[in-house]
Amino acid sequence: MAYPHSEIEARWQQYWEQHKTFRTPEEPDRSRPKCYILDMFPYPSGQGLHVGHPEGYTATDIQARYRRMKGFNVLHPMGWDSFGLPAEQYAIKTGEHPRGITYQNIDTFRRQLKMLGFSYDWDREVATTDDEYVRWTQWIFLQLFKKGLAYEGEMPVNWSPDLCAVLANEEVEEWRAKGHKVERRAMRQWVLKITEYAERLLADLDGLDWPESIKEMQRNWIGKSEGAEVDFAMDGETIRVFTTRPDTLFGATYMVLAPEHPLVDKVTTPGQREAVKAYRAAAAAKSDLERTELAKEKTGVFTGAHAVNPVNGESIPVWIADYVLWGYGTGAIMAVPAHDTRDYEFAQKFGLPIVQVVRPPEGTDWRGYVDDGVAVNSGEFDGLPTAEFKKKITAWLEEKGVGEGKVNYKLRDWLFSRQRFWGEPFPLLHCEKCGVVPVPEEDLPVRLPELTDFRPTPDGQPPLARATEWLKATCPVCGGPAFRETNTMPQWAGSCWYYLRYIDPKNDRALVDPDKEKYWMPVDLYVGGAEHAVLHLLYARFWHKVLFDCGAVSTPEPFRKLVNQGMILGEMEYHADPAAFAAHAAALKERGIEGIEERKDGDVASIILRTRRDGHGAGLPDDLIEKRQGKVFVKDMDLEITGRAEKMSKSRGNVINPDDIVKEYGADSLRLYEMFMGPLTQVKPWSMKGVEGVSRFLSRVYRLVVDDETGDLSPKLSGGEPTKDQLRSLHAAIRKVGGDIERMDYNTAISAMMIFVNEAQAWDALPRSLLSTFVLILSPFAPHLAEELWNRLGHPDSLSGEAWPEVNEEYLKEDEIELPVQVNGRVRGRIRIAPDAGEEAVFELALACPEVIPHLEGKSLKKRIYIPKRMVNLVAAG
RNA sequence: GCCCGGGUGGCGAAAUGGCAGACGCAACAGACUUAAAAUCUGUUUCCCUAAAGGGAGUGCGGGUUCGACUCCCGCCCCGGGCACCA
Repeated sequence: MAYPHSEIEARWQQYWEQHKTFRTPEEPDRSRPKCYILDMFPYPSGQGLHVGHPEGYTATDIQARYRRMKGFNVLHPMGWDSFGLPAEQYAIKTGEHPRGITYQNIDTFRRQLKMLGFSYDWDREVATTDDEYVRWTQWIFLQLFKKGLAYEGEMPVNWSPDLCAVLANEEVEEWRAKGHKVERRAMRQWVLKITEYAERLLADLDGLDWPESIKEMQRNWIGKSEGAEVDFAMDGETIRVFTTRPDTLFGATYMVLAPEHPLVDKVTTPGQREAVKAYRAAAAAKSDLERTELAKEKTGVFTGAHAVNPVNGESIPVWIADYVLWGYGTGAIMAVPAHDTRDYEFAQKFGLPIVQVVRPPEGTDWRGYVDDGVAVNSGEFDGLPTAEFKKKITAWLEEKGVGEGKVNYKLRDWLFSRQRFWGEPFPLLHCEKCGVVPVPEEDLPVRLPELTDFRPTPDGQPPLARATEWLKATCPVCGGPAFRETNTMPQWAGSCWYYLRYIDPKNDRALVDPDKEKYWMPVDLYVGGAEHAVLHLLYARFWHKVLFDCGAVSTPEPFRKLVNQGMILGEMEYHADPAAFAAHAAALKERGIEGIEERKDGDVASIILRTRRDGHGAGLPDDLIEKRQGKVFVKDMDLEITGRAEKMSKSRGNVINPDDIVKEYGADSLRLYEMFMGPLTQVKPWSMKGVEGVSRFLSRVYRLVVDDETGDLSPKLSGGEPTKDQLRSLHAAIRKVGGDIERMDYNTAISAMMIFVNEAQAWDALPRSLLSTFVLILSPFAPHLAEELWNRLGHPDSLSGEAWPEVNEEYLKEDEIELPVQVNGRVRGRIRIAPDAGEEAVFELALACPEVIPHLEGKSLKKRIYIPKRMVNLVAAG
């Protein structure tokens, strides 16, 4: 029978709240080591918590509770990334201020998180929408502004007419996928110069304990490439190009300008004017996405102009083509079709000459060869390997004054303004006389106005333009009339620095007290989804470095160790081939199995098999599945099926609600199940049966202490001393669980506890001290049950102040161990021996082993291997 | 196309180069029960065999090693990211 989890969990949650058990003192004992354990804070959506949230949050909670028991001062806070588009859309629809729904949603999230028993210090809770928080977000922006890292410009932006909002390049896909329209439009925008930090953002990745894949994604995003800029002369004009392969200059047979390149107008010859004009118009109409989507087929137009290759004086044609991007490098390239895939395709299509200048290794075609080799057809440079040639030619270019070495980054400046209401207002004023003037720091925060209509104005101005009174201000410089900035900041702003505010959330003189900052930073463990691999983590690192340069923080990087939890998928679904399904329709119906067609890319990919039990649809239960010859079939049928799990989604109907799980099995079961499913970082399917499994385990733990029938203490409990076997089991568990927590291998830690409980069930007498210690190692995982049992075992206070149990190696020593004996790598027999027995003694016993002897018969012993405490291998031949 | 992950029983998974499949789920059998649920005990990678026992086996093909899920080389498949960045 299940233990009374609801009652137990309510009791201890109330206890923790009343006693502020997990409060981190303002002035912690500085002689202890610190540990800052952080979750990526959630956007409090109206949907409430989903099962993905508790995964990461439980992982950090275990870590926080464990570190406290190990004597660390732990900072483990939670808050809300509460600006966001859904609340704004709700406001537009209802005319209500988004504040209301936002704080309502926060209350729901807070209630749900408290229900899961996380050991957050709730006194440090922050929300990015709080006025006091906005104040410091704006303050940081002012520092950026004063450092010249924020500038204003007419920028082509991604405008979504149905969202009435500007999206960052990175966000376009997400919203398109949700069915919104996105088009390009030029608008006045605020931009942050993240490019100025590109090199540091790249270099400092090396020292971080992050998943290699995430670091690699950031490196690719920053996209550093080293090469040279080269000037090509063209009667009166100069076209500058960027290339990473200056060693292929002799192979440049034409040039390409981006359609937007300003020189296009100047150089186009009258005969080509019409064609060029038409091509540019067509290119302008395409979005970035369309340009790349249609990338398979190269397009372009000859301008009629020619330029001179500086290395050999040859005259080469100048084309325009949209495969050259105006936003990268100089917006112009020299084309070396022999050694660049794109140029090669283009040259083939338009019949342009292809000249080899790199000799590839033997047996490789030089056409389209893009890797390093040896120079040919390159005049005096012939015979040079690529790397050396690059250095020489760069020096040559610099000497002649026609080029120079150059580093380029793919990273673009960060488009920082949105035409929305529900975001931080920019602390900026527009003064007719003085231009853009920052709001004085003592006047922060600039609060949002009260409106009832949150739509953009009919002439396309942001919603803040509707606040006619709010707009009016006085210029702090000249005292003349000024107008407030009507753009707001993107959602990223608040999440760029929240980890700093937790350290000192109530400070009204600084965003964080420098002394406290120095103590707690950097974040020791940061856990969240991989979807923030690039954007949030890059933006936060950028702001942190700016703050570091301002002297506001003491570390160059904010997050020392990063872990991404893997996504939790829906329950496993079984699929069958549609034709086979149809052929077995009758027999399936008999078994209560029905099929749902699944379409992928317009084709029928498969049929999902479902049963209809208890009135609602469910997956195929395991008792209807059977394996034959390594394949999976529906039981007693000739229908082959395959299992697959998919993302949880409303449309698929496979969403699991944490509230339901807590109600039925309890928070401890949910926590424990999510940690037991598999490695934290891995993608894994949900299984309701798995939840029941861990729930049964917790019930068994409960029954070790409490008699199920009476509710009294179990009669097996004793005040006596534990036996040797009991101590060995316990200490093996302590060692395994502690080590696994350090490595965040929670699934195997839980399995170690299960092994202990399986053994403990067989014991007739259970010393209280033994179970008390076990409860301590269980407590980071299932804190409510642990507190309850700790209390029932006779400890009046919460276990949260207890130390993590020490492993006593003495108890783990075995008198005798079993050793497998292999002959030629196959286990043939087993011997029992003292663990510290000498090699000779081991071999003697092994050779005498009755199961081993027949396998050695008639053979000569070539080699004997003994791996202490592991195994014996006897190598025989003949 | 490029860059990361990953591929082990019916399912989730475990294994410093040293007994592959711990632990859990499901399934099967048994105990308890009037019965069911719950609980407890046992079996459960596949193939051959009545059994004792034997053989095969960690996506595929090679290699290194006394010994490979683990290391090396070459492929295949799945998931994610990037994608005309010169």
